[in-house]
Amino acid sequence: MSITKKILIADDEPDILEILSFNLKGEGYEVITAKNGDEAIDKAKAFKPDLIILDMMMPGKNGMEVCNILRTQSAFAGTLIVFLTAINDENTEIKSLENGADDYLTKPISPKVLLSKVSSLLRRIKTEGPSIVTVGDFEIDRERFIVVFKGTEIILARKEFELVALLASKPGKVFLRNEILNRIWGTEVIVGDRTIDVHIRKIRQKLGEDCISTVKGVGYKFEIS
Amino acid sequence: MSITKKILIADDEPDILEILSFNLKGEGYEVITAKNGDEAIDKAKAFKPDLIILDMMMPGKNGMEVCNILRTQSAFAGTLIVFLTAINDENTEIKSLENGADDYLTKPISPKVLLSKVSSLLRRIKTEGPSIVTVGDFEIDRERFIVVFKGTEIILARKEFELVALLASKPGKVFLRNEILNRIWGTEVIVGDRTIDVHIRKIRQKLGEDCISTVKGVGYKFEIS
DNA sequence: CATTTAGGTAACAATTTAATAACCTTATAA
DNA sequence: TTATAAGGTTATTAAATTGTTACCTAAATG
Repeated sequence: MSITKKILIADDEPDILEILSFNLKGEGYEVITAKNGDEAIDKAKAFKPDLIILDMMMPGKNGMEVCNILRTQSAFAGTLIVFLTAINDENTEIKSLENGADDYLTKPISPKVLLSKVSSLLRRIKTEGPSIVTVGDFEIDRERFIVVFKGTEIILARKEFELVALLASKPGKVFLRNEILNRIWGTEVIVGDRTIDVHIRKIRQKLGEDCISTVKGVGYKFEIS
Repeated sequence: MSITKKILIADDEPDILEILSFNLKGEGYEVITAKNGDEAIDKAKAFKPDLIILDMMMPGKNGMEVCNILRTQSAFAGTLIVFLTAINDENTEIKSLENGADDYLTKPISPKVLLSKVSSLLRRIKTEGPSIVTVGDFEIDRERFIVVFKGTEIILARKEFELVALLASKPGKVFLRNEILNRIWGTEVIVGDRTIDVHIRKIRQKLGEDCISTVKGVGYKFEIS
């Protein structure tokens, strides 16, 4: 998923498209518009929006049909779909929600309320940060707590892993000894002079000699030569 | 997350509590009720509901205050919060959504619409993964509450199953001990140091030694080697 | 009402991790 | 070149963490 959230709006009234588009862009969203149901489906497939706002009544396929078609495709299982329509009817609303819509908004709606709704809906969808860092032939997986070297899992103890993860978080950057102490041991605990070295040694034993290089008088860096 | 979805309703009108409770229970939800804001907070902490329906005007803390308090606690970051109120005011609605509410419903509301809304909201969070997870020769069926190993059904107690289901929801991911405690026992109950270990041991006895691996100093993960 | 089961705890054993002391090696500046 | 400071190595020990068993209580079961 990209950093800025993508929103697709489908409505046959150009005025609506323009006013919504203007407001949503003002909030930093990337906005795509469609003038009818078929165009909505095409653009949804092409742009993989995070949220789709559908007018119910459109030429060609109506909103409900678009929703049904998209919901049958697993690519859109996680996509938020919201109806925005002038039909203020309880049964239509229930049917929409049963068909997989995430919200049902009735026109007229103030831009402010719409923006709140949109932000509230998008807040829920997950933005997974990469938990895996790759450096050379190494993969450091913070989620699984393992390091993979050329496809082979390497088991590290906790402090060792934290140390590798820290150094690998910025490959090539030299981490001062003090910096390492602060970030891994914290400012409270005080450990002896040789503690870092011993850990570095264990890591080198497990990962190979050439993964961490010493910068004498300064610190260590993770680097593949 | 538990198997059946838990819903907490907070309202000072007993009639509302009863009618909503009746309807939601009829759909298979587990319903907890609270008569005021403070009770809502207590019960939220104790029962970890998946969804909270808050009346805006209540004696003691009002709905907005309850929402704000819960949203400051990370344990409730993933909890859905919905306002149900007679105040049909645009600014209040915007403020609610900005304060972290997931929806804003106005009274009067028909039970049918409410049920659709609830189901639509919960649909999003229940899709944390498929209800059947397959890991190696294991099949964990969260809906039917059973684990199948090479075609043979294995009987687990509830806590054991919840633990397996949690770990298997992301095979390979290391779950911190704290994370496990929070998600299975909740933040209120305090259990001893060895409780998790004992459950893990029982699971290992039933599923085989190699299904859950220990990451010392960190947690456990479900993984087939 | 007896029996079983789930879930938790205490006590102790086993294991792993991490720190340190003591000593060794290497690079570098005087 | 040699003194010196920085880092490397190893074994040992202490501390932290987890595993295991036996046992207790409350709730479910029949």
